[in-house]
Amino acid sequence: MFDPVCPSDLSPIRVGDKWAGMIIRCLEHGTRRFSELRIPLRGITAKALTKSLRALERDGLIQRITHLDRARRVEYDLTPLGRSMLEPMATMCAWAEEHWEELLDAREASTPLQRAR
Amino acid sequence: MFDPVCPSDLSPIRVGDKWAGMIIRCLEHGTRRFSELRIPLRGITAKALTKSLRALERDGLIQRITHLDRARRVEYDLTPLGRSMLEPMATMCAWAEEHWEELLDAREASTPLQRAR
DNA sequence: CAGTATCCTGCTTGATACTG
DNA sequence: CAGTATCAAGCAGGATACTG
Repeated sequence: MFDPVCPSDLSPIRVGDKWAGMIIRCLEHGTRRFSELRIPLRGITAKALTKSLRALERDGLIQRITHLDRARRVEYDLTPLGRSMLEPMATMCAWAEEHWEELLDAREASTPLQRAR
Repeated sequence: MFDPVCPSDLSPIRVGDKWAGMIIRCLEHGTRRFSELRIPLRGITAKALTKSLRALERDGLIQRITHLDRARRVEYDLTPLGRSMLEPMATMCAWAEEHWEELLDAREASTPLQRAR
């Protein structure tokens, strides 16, 4: 999941910051713990994950649930609002998949002038 | 258009960089010249506009057309690929409009902890 | 007109170490 | 386990001045 080889950041469409879109997808099928999220988001630092989660929480897209076990446990879940984003996100993903080749071709054909933003 | 009072950047969904989404919308109804684009995108510097346009061009979303008149003239237009983005973009905008209030409420209700990312 | 060039500030991201 | 603290590097964006 989210392999660095797969350049999904080629898509010009973004949700929130660098990680937000991926986090939402990770929560699609149920709550996940902080450390569980770090696995699919390979290489994310605790700091970056915390920051992204806080922003999503602030925007009402995810919910933070603290369990008061002896071993500390914190879970994250999509709110109804966050869940409502899945549909538009799917639309965007469908577009990206459909035009994947064209995007790649455009990059390859681009001149150094364009590449050197 | 794109009044700073209207906080459209509240939406967590982004297309490209800060200006890309707005540029695409500006080209929705036909080609525009460099200086024409600067008007609705109030306050954008030439540098920022150039950078964003180059990136969009590199991704095959817009096309740059140079006219060799005596007065220099450059026009920008959406490519078919760029035009194909209008539909998913409309989907996203619809979502943002629909959940506008919820997003605002979430921000208001957010704790300082979340706000201080 | 349609950009470049230069300088500058601040945000984002990462690496690393530490903590209740 | 779920973070926080600190440092450092890089990039984005703006202000301003200049150019073919």
